[in-house]
Amino acid sequence: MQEQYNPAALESTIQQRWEQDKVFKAVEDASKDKFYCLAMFPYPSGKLHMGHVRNYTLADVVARHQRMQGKNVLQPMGWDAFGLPAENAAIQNKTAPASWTYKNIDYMREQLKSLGFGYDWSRELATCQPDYYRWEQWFFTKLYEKGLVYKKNATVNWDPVDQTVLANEQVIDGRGWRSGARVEQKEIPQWFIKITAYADELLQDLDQLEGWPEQVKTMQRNWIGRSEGVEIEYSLQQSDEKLRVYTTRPDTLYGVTYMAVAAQHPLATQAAANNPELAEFIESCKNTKTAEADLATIEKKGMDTGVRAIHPITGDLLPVYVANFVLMHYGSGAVMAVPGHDQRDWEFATAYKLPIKQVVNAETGNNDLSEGAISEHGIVMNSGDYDGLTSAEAFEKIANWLEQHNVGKRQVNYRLRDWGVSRQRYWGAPIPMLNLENGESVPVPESELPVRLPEDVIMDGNNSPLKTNPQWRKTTYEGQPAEHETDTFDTFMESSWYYARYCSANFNDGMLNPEQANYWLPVDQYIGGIEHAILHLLYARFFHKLLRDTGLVNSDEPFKRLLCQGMVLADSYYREDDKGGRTWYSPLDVEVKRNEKGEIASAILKQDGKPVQADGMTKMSKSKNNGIDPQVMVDLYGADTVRLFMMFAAPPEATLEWSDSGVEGAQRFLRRVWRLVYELVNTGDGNAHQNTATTPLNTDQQELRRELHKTIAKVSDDMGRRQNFNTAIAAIMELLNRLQKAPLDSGTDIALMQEALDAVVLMLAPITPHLSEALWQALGHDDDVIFAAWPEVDESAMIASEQLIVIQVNGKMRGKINVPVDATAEQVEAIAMADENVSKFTEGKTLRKKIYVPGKIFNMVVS
RNA sequence: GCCGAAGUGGCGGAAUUGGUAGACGCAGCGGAUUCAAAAUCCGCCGCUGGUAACAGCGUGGGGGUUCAAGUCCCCCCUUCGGCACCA
Repeated sequence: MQEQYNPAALESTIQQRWEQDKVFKAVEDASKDKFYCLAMFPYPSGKLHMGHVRNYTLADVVARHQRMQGKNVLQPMGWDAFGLPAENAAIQNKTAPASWTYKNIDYMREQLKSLGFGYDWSRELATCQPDYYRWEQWFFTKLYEKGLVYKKNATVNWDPVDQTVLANEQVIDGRGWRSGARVEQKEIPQWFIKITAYADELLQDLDQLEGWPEQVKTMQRNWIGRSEGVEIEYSLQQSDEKLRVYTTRPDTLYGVTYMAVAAQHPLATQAAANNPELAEFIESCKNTKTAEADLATIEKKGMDTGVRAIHPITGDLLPVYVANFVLMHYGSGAVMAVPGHDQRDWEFATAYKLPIKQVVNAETGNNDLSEGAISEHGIVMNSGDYDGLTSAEAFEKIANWLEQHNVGKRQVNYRLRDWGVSRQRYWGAPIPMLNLENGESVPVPESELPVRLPEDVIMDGNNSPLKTNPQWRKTTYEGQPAEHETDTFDTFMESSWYYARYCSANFNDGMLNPEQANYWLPVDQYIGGIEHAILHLLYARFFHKLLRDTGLVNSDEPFKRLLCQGMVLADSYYREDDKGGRTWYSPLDVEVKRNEKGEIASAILKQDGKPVQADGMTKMSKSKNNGIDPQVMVDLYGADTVRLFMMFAAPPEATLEWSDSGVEGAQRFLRRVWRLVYELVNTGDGNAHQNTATTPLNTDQQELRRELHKTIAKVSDDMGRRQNFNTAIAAIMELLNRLQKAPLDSGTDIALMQEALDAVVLMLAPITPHLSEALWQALGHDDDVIFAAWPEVDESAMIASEQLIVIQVNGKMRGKINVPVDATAEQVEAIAMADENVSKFTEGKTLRKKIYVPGKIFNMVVS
């Protein structure tokens, strides 16, 4: 073996061999346990960023670790290839999104290979290929036949100058990002999939997902937002129409003092017909973004419609307001307002001087309505016959009364809304629907699928090339003229089933080959960013149930175990110009000066030696110019070092702070491993493979072997159950520090070192596969480290004769003692009392209590 | 605004079930090696006091439970993720 660790040459040689031998090709094998390991596929934006590297390193480590456990591992890779950035790039470069996308894919594929990720490339897919999206189109028409698809009006952000629909991120401060025009809300017809039909199952099945982080399940539960309440029908004065509202608090029905409807509510439209002031107000409500975050934070505004609703029990007349914060597409677009017991209603009532009435007395907390609403449950008051009941009792009785009088109905409601899948964009999968001349819509017949997206287009920045291409639109349906739907699918559609397609990626006779799909599915380990905790993961779960109900898969859930990794941050530095504008500098170009304590004193730009301002650790982004190019790092240090640093610097779920010196530290460690193996190999004299478990060892050797097997146990647990790779690496580093000090004097010393370094190389193999491969050969093994068995713990090596007990007096640590492992509490106490430092604190005091936790602490309470 | 997280030395982090706070790494300081430097090796390294032994303090802030709290409970502050058309 070479004396120097040279990652560049090593890694490319080994990667070539992996590729030639197709070592990562996955084949179904019923005789083996399968393990399907999946990282969220990337959007091909140009080149990999550190977030990708982190995601894919985590997945690769899990996959390689499982393979060493003897599992039949599938780890595929592909491309989430449709999306907005391709259109933007195409507009900028006056090219087609397709060619830009394919070029990016080719570059990024090479990057993934240079990082040594073990993918089965024969299953690669790109969602923009007709081979892929044709099955999505097929599936959509199946859903249509099942009645799970419908069309209705929905609100979009409309740029009146560019005459185009904008994504939420394209609306900045209420204005279109290109035109700068005030964005308006506009209603257009769109296709929806009935995810609400599966709301209950999506909620219930969260309980099955034991391998999911609790926080993700909680977020999904809250997102689905199941509630039990009553739908109440209010009659209107001077009208036969009814106003339907849903409430979870029928116990506060006597506290209703007004009603609020959305600006688009038919009642508001009618009332505005001969009320110009109201019409103007309704018009002004359109001037907000459609995002819920914006609606929730805007100033609450409203106006009386003049319409009066009749309280179902008291017969009181209640003013009906139009309010800018009521959502038309959530529930019935109308709410009953109980300002005494709902904070938002309270704020609105206070602003518009509407009456506030207390009808519940909170048993705990304050009952002061001057500061805010009382939202807790309590005892009902000011509510006629219902006074004195608890909120829960009043809920039941009032709901019964409403049902008996036919003005209300108990109802389970969900916050979850149906999934709008229409996008008014070009670069997506065409929605396979035809619009007939009579206004009807029908699905494209199966024989005519896929509806291909023309790839040879020029983007003008305004309209979708589909909408401006009459030839593409025109077709026939059963002999009559018809037009293709020009909207495309939400890209969440593609990412909702790609994990299943990988199982039979090249299958041409159907969406999935159920035999292959059922062998691999569900995904055993799914890894991706926490930002996908709700939408992507909910849609994918929904799709899996749809696939199941179409007979394509037989499991209920797609992802058994889920790991959500944190973001990657880097230092950011800037200089401010006279006008307050900031120029951002790459952290690679900045030199940091430190004082004697190691605190950062100042930072200067390497190019001119003048100071720059530090803005701290922020998410790697273009806008702050603090992205670190993974390729530069791989070229500089090698893939293994980058992978090791990524796994060591933080636990997977936490944010990871990029640090140049940290990367150097990672490399330093690998060089030390290399050198130690080199020293052993050059000392070896044929005794190396003697069995250390049966050879008599001296005390030091026994202790070293105990440390070795304790480390194997810890690393196994950290990598498997805990998925805390940072502490696994720390444990290996600790072991290496000991090994560096161990002697190589006798044959037994050498054999022990061989056993330890074999284990170190194997434990590092999932993280630093190239280095481990080379060192595994150097240590005299002729098998592939990829398929080598994970090291086993020798329990007998871990038995110790003594253990450390911490002595506390009144809960404070006052001493440490070594006692035989079988020492009784009395013996421990005797040894503790004899300790000089301990007796300083117990002398002259009365012993009140003794707590002995075997193997851990002995605490004496004295006074 | 709503939902979900996080906050521990100069820095990244560790402490897995309530039981030694600071493992491991980075930075820094001292030393060895070297003509010198890099690399490497050895040692020190929470704060305050003390030559030291050791003591006091210390896990965002405030309160509480407990023999014992970074860990559990209540209130508050700050930062981050999501909010349905970014992916």
